[in-house]
This record gives sequence, structure tokens and C-alpha cells, in this order.
Amino acid sequence: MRQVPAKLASKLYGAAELIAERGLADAKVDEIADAAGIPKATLYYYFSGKDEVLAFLLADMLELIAGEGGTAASAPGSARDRLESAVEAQLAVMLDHPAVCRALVGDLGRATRLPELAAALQEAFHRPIASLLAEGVSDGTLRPVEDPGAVALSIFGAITVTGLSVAVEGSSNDSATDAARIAASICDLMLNGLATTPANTGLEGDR
Amino acid sequence: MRQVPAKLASKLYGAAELIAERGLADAKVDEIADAAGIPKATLYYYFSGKDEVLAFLLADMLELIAGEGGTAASAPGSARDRLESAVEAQLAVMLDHPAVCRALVGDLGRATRLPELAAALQEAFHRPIASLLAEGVSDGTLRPVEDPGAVALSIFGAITVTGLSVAVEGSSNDSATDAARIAASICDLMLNGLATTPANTGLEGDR
DNA sequence: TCTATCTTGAACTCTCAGTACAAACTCTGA
DNA sequence: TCAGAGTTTGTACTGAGAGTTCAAGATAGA
Repeated sequence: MRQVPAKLASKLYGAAELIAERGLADAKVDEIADAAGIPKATLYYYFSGKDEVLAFLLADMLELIAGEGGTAASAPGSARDRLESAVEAQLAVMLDHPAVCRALVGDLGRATRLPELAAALQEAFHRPIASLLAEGVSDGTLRPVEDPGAVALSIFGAITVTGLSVAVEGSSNDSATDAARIAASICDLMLNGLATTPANTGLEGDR
Repeated sequence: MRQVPAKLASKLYGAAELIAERGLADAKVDEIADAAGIPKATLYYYFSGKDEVLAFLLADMLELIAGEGGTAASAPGSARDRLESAVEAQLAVMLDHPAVCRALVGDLGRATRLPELAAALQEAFHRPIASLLAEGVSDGTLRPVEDPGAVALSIFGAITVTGLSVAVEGSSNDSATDAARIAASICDLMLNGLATTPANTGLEGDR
């Protein structure tokens, strides 16, 4: 895949909607090219096929998510507060790119079969959460858990599925507010839990 | 799609691994037929194409999940306990059918573009959780939340992403134990939360 | 200007999903 | 045992569309 010029990249986003709508398999290359407003020959000059077009779009968004999430995660403040910011930041990027998100969920398989994309996914979502959990234990704002990997995965799942669902369903017109609302709901759940009876949060002592 | 005989259905599971590995798009119909050990003509006698083969496999598994989850959800006991059982039951079925799960995640797009499958997905995963949350509020074993829909979605996301991840990575040889362990981890998180400072759930207790 | 890289239209090849169909086989019921 | 319906399969075919090729313009840097 050649270095993609910015102008071309922005045009490609015009095809994301089409891919999201119909799925990569049912979107003909000619249609993708039409939707992006570029000739098919140009498309093949830069990409080896439609798989690579999707991969490019996804990589672009994941980079954004990793960036925003990373910024939030490394800000000053307690790990717990940063976790909340990171969740919100990730959701905000997703809701800003609903078409790409929908394309992602639709062709997740292709995405995870491309090793560098799978790595980017990991990097964008999972890594920052996992490290914030560990930091939270260190600074005492989060309690330690039995299986941190599974917990990070659960949070990751909650964010992505919720975000994707909103992207698919279509959110209101103010995506930033939506992101904040959903993030608050997820964080409330993850931090405070649902139990009414005091179960077993070992919160008395501390680290 | 004709009524699929049980013998044929069981053979089709032999193709799930192939579909999971390569994705539906890259799995040729001839290969799918070979993997299942049936002639292509027979395949087309029962299905209109490979999409329908995948749809059949998924529908089969989702029905199983809905069944097990539903049974757990309607057992006697507090809503909170039943929630834990339902989570574990859903995970158990997923870990019992790793190839189908991987195929599902790989071609989720196709799946959600088939309306009856999307409905089955909803029915299998989301519905039982959402109603258990509501029941938990009624019977007092779970606290009410701001946005029950988002919370149900989050739990749904935690279960599926964790389950799918294990299905993709490959679990140990005892899938039932794995399911129990992961379910415990998810439920601990969802019920008790991660916060050390008492926000909402704050009494203390022990384990 | 000269040269390298980019851009594009158009015609091409080739793989494969899906179709067609007839022969054989199985089962049921009379 | 036969007739008919439904099922199973081999084989050959068709058509769509992904990806290729190429040569002629456009553009831009030296």
C-alpha cells in the first residue's frame, strides 16, 4: 500500500457509508470508487484491493482512538478519574465516525485477520484500559481483582459494544453529549456495580 | 431454505472451522462443501448460498444460547443469582462452540444484515439480561440505574467480547470450568464494581 | 525543457458463486 | 412389486465482478 495522500484519504471516507451499509462483500469496487469520487484505476494504484481500502479506513480511526485515549490516560489525576476520561474519549471518537464503526463491526473478521489491524485494535482500546486498571490499584483508587485481564476485556467489551450499537442505531445529533452520557453510565456500572447488598469489595484496608 | 435434516446439520459444523479460519468471503463454496463432506449440489439443494449456510449455523447456536440463558433466567432464586447463572450459561454455550463463535465475530456484518438473525441475537443475549436487571430492581437484589438499556448493553458487551476473545484465543480443554471462571470475574465486576471509595454501594463486608 | 511520478479510461482475464439438469437412489404407500 | 415423490449427486455451464494491464495525458520538480 503506497503512502496515501491526504486528499485521497478524505475522499475515501465518502465510501465508508457505502461499505457500512452493504458490507464489503456486497459493495462492488466500482461502486466504492464512485462513492469516493475517484476512478477505479486510481484506487488500484494505491491499494491492492477493497480489503486494503477498508483496512486503511479502520487504521485511520483506530489511530485516532489510540491517540485520544492515550492522551486522556496520561493526563494528571487519579487513575480512576483518568479511566473515566479515557472511556469517554474512546466513545467520542467512535460516535464521531459512525460509518467507519459500522464498517468495522460488519467486517470485523477481515479486520482481525489482518495482523497489524488486530494489533492496532489492541493498542487503541485494550492496552490503555489494562494499564489504567493496574495504575488504579497502585494509587489506591481502584480495588485489585482476581483476573485483571478478564476485567480489562470486559470493560473493553462494554465500551465497544455500546459504542458500536449507538453507531449502528444512529445517535442524536450531538455526539459529544451522547458520548459523555454513555461513558457516565458505563463508568457508574464499572465503578459502583449493581449489587444492593454489600458483597465483597474488600475496601477497608488499602494498598 | 428447506428443512435441514439433523445429519446434514451435524456435518455442517465441520465447515464452521474453515469459515472461522478464513472468513466467509475467502472460503469457496466447494471448500465448504468438502469440509462438511457433502457435494456442492446437495448444499445448494438446501441452501441458497454460503450466506445461508452461515446463517443456519449461527441460528442454531443462538437458539441454544437463548435456551440455556432463558432456563437460567427463569429458575427460582433472586434475580441477582439468576443473572449470574444466565451469564455463565451464555458463556458456556459460546465456549462449547468456539468455531461458530469465531465465524460469528468474523462475519457479524452479514449476520446483522439478516434481520431474523439480528433478532435472534437480541433474543439470545440481550433480552434475558435486560429483564433480569428489571426484576432485580423489583426484588431488591439489584440497584436501579439511570439508563437500564445502556447497562444491559454493557453487560452484553462484556460477556460477548470476553467469550469471543476466549473462543478466538483458544481456551483450555475444560470449557465448562473456563466459563465458570470468566463468568465469576464478570459478575464480580458488574455487581461489586471497582471503586475503593464508597460511592453508592458503600457498606463493607467480606468475602 | 526534461524526467519522474501521478492520474485516468478502457479493455481485458480469470476465478468462482450460483444454475441447470438428468441420472440414480430411497422411501412410502397401495 | 410397482409407481410416484422427494432426495442426492456428478457434471457442465453461465455470468458477475475482482483485479490487471497499458498507454496516453497531467503535473510538478530539476
